[in-house]
Amino acid sequence: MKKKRPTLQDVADLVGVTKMTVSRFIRNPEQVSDALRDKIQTALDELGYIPNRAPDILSKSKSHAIGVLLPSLTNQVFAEVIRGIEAVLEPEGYQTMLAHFGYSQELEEQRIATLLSYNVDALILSESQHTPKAQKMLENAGVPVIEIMDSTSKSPLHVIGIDNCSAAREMTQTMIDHGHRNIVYFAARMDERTLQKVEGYKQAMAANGLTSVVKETHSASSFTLGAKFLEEVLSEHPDTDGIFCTNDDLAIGALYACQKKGLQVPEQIGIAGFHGHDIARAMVPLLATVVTPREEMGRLAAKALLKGLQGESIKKQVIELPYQIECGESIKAL
Amino acid sequence: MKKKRPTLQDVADLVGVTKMTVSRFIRNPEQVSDALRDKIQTALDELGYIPNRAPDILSKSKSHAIGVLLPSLTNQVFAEVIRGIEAVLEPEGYQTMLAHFGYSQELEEQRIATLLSYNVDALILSESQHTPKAQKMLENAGVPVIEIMDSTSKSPLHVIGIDNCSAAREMTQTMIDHGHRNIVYFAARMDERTLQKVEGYKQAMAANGLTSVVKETHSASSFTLGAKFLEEVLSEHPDTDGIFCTNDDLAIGALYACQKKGLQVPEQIGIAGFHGHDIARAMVPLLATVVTPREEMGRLAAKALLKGLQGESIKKQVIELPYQIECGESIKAL
DNA sequence: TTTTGTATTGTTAACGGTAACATTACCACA
DNA sequence: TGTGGTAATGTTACCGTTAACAATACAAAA
Repeated sequence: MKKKRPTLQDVADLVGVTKMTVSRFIRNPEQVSDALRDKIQTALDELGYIPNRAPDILSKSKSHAIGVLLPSLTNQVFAEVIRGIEAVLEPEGYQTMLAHFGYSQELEEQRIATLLSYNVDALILSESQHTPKAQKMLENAGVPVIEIMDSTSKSPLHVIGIDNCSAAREMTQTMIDHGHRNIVYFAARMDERTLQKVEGYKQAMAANGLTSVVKETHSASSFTLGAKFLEEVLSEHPDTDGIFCTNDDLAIGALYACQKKGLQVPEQIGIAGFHGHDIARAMVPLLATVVTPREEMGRLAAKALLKGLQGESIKKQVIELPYQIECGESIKAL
Repeated sequence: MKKKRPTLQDVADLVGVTKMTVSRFIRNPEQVSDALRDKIQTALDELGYIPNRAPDILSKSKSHAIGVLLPSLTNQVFAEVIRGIEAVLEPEGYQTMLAHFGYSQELEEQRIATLLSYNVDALILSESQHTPKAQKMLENAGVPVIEIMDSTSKSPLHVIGIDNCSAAREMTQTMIDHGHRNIVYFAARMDERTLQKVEGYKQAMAANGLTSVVKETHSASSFTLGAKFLEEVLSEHPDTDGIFCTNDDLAIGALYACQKKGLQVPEQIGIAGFHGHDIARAMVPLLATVVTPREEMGRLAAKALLKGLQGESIKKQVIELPYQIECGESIKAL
């Protein structure tokens, strides 16, 4: 019953030629005589031939697939990065193979091995820290690799990202400029980029002689976590008049919690997020946020890889993309 | 310079055995003598050997990868489906290959061909309509295929989904029960499932002697589209006192637009969404919505495929999952 | 010592395309 | 009639791993 799928040989047998002729017809019909063309096409249709990349991958070690390794697939932040990557790769005929590692280095190592075992032609990573084994694999794989998200990464790879620390510092300073004083930072995941944002926040607070307070958890950020943090902060630090969140989800969750409690935003408490998702820029009040060029980041990374695939060797290079501080309505007016 | 990656042969040469011995060591170290084990491991580490699945895929036509075909990757709805699928497949050692086709049948055909050309072991689809060529490929591929999202699909495949029509009908009826009368439907994309929801909405309106009004577009839904639709509806149908949206994004966008205009929700206008995203269930006011079991759907689909992969033939079967009408605060209290 | 068994390693072939080279057929032209 | 050229098709080998089978070595049993 499990009729296995037809091969070129099956098609060739049906027509009465060798599979080489069928192969030629598929890739370049001109090379085949008029008499055969129709017959071969008919046979292909009749058998429902499906191309098979495995032999080509085996003999040329080229899969025409690009591996993309992200911490999380469900996080909106990365959705936009993916969109950017695909916008560039797809027209070039490359398939994107997505994998995620849930912010764990060990899982990342496994995922790198998996993607490479499928002979991806190139890799896009989103962390600078890898296990030694992962590093060795990346070196040995002989494929272009690029890292995204963090322009301050110490990675030896070609890097495209933003300066999270300075972005957080600027946003914090903006909140301070707007009159907020007791600003608390809401963190989650505690990955490298979050730590950098915390650092930027602390720098700005210290520079203004203010005291830093960081709420943190290793679990994922969510609307409900933002709400939970807000409740806690209000009882632990009743004089809090500002919240800066490591991403928009937390900020929006916190904002809703304020609305439920009848707290005025921004009058009583200012709230800012990070990344500038659609919703942040549509909601009422407009959320103050750091708009990051996520799609652009993906697009540039993909373009760089394409160059690498066309032979140009990818030189170690750091491209820092600009972010944008959006004041919104959720922090006080100047 | 482009040192290509080490093969089993390279490792074997280094140790002074045949690649077969190395292959055995990798898959089952017990089969190799004590004396060799260390040597082989050392050689593997030294060369940074990366397994290569291509030969295996070629000879066994098994890639240990599952293809998942979705209309859109960035849509939150599918993010949860993916999470469910991976939650089941990953522990079993299967890699998920995601592809999206932007709601186009032609693109879907291409994506099916691509995924099959990589020898995916099974496929999860999310549409019931395919091009004839795509259908033929699916038949010939000889891999388990399952369809998700729509339990009323006429597809000949094994189907796991919900009844969109009845869900929309129920939600509309709920809004009517709560006192809303001039309810307008906000649609987007106009794919099969949206059409079914529109149908359900119309049924409920008709059953109550009310007039249906549908705002529609072929473009993607978004917060801004919801806001735009609301503006238009208010001028075209000033007596509108209810909005039912094909998904939460539109609903939230419409709700924000109401807040901006100072319209009272739900007193002056009731708003309901579809799918029950996190944010809908955290926001103020709580959004009335149809909560759909998206993660569960993915999980069940993956489980069914696993069974199919373990030899049990997948019998054509329709599994209808329950949805849940959540009244929220964005429609009037009873 | 010879036989038998077992543990370990080696050898061969196969998977399905395609590059590279070989062959065939047919026509034009000398 | 034979020669050369070209268009069309055929043949062979290869990519890296592993299943299946073969061979070897060495220890235990006869």
